[in-house]
Amino acid sequence: MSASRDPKGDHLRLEDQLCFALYAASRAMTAAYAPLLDALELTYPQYLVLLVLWDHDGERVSHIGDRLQLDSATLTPLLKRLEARGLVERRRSAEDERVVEVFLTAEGKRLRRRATEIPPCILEKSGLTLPELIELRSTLQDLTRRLRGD
Amino acid sequence: MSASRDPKGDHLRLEDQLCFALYAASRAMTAAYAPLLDALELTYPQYLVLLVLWDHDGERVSHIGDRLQLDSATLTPLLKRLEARGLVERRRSAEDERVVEVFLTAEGKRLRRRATEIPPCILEKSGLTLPELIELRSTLQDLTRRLRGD
DNA sequence: GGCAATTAAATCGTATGCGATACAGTTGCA
DNA sequence: TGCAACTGTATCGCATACGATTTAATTGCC
Repeated sequence: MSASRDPKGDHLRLEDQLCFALYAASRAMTAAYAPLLDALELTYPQYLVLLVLWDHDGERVSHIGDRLQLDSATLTPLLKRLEARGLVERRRSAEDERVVEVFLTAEGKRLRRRATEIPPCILEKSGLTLPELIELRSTLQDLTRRLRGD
Repeated sequence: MSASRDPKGDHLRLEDQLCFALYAASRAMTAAYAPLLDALELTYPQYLVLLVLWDHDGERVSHIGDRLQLDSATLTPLLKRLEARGLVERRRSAEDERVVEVFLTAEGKRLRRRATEIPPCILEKSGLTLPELIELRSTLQDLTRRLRGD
């Protein structure tokens, strides 16, 4: 933020922006996952949905949306693609016909084992130590909470 | 990363993922910018392109792409929208007909003044002190470099 | 000089994101 | 009990992202 590199002093330099650092890091991270996820024929958001379901199967669309902060406009087509791939099944709830519950198929469950290779690969690519990763993650989680308005 | 919350010990919990913390923070940041950028009728990537041009006018498409790490498939339509809005002008270079140089219009230049309101607003929304912001930004820039392969 | 290799944008296809709206199903309350 | 308000998904429209291909222009090298 030195004035020498920000002559107008109004902080509009690209390199000064936290937003851009975040945006660039997020896309670089997605790019780092790409070759690993290609092997599983998954996109990055599809992998996130599977992380939710591997943690607890049979969640409703709205719950997946709460976890990932994505709404149905994004999730419905994504889930349909996962269903077309035979990894999940979408079923209308019997108690409440408005609700769609998402279940892993046998193949969706099997995929979890292959995914366990991914986190160590990424840790290595990131060049972070585990404590550094944990601190950065925590800082980002705090920031996210505050940006959303506590 | 406590084992008690990761029973299988394979680090596939959503909350453990640095990637998700980054992805969520990046989207929360974009959402925080949205109301400010709406007033300027800009999208977030359009704003990033203008940051590049406000820093140095008349850059070629490939140079904007280097700065933002975006390729022509993303930039060409985005720049055409900015041109349709009357904020930039795209001109084929005289020396090299393959090159397209992007220039701010008078209105594109004028918009800069209104944009100076944005960084302080975001700093406040983020709840970070300036030193905290600088450190986080630096950590993210390092991470991005390493993920891209040094 | 002439052509193969390279380069810069543009284009195409697919997959997100997200605001706005639609719509079926459920609930709460007069 | 009837229906207005609310909920949970789905749909639509628009703007990114990005891998792959195309096209036009330039360069390097025999």
